[in-house]
Amino acid sequence: MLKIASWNINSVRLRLPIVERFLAENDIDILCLQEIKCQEQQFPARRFAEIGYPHIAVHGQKGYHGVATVSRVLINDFSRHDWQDNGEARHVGVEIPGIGQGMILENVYVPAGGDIPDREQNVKFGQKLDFLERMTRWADKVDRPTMIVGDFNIAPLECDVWNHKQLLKVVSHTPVEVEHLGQAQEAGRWVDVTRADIPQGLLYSWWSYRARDWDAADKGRRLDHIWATPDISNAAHGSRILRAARGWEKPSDHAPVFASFDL
DNA sequence: ATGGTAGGTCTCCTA
Repeated sequence: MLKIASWNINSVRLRLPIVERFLAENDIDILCLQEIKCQEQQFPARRFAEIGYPHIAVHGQKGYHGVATVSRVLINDFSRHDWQDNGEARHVGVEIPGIGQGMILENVYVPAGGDIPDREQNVKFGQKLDFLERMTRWADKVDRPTMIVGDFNIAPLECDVWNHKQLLKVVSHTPVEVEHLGQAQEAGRWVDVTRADIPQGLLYSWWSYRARDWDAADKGRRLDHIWATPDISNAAHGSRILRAARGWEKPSDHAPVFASFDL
């Protein structure tokens, strides 16, 4: 069995204590982190090795963004795509050679896209859509067993947001973004593993820091996802979002999402 | 309608 997790950590160096807590309490084999906010040489690789995660692939940059995959089982650095074509570190792919006939695990941090959902008025929104279009063209050629996880910065379903109608013009839930993400999903033939497990009911992975009381207000969105090609998703079970981690000391604004695979 | 918080960095950008 393989237990995979994804977590937008909002500075891995600041939040090492809660990362260690999450790994220790949840028996995670591979953790995909987004928003590590450091360069590769600043990544706390020694500490991860000490706690049993010696296999690491980092795509970092100074100050912003950045992704890393840390693992108990052997992984091979496989790819780094720049689907925004602007040098930002938002993807790292690894091969898991021993499992699932050489499965690929893609760790993706889709751009947030700014505040105005219009590419004429907001360059960042256009870059977000461009990122998804390039990802779709790449996905169309994927011909291996693949898992793709990360902070996709889009809540695709009505039950992935606290108020569907109120968020239709809010970046992360606009129809054009949902459509773009759906095309990428279709091109890669990926199954939403979390929603396959939990098809009904409101489900969130992110709550803004700006809310006075995130837990009571509960104005969340499901921005973090675990998808897999059918050959792998058939072996998935127990996908959950660890809401409690949003309430830990010095939390990230995202909660981790995970799933188990009998591979 | 508005502003609210957080992190990294070097003065404000990104989320």
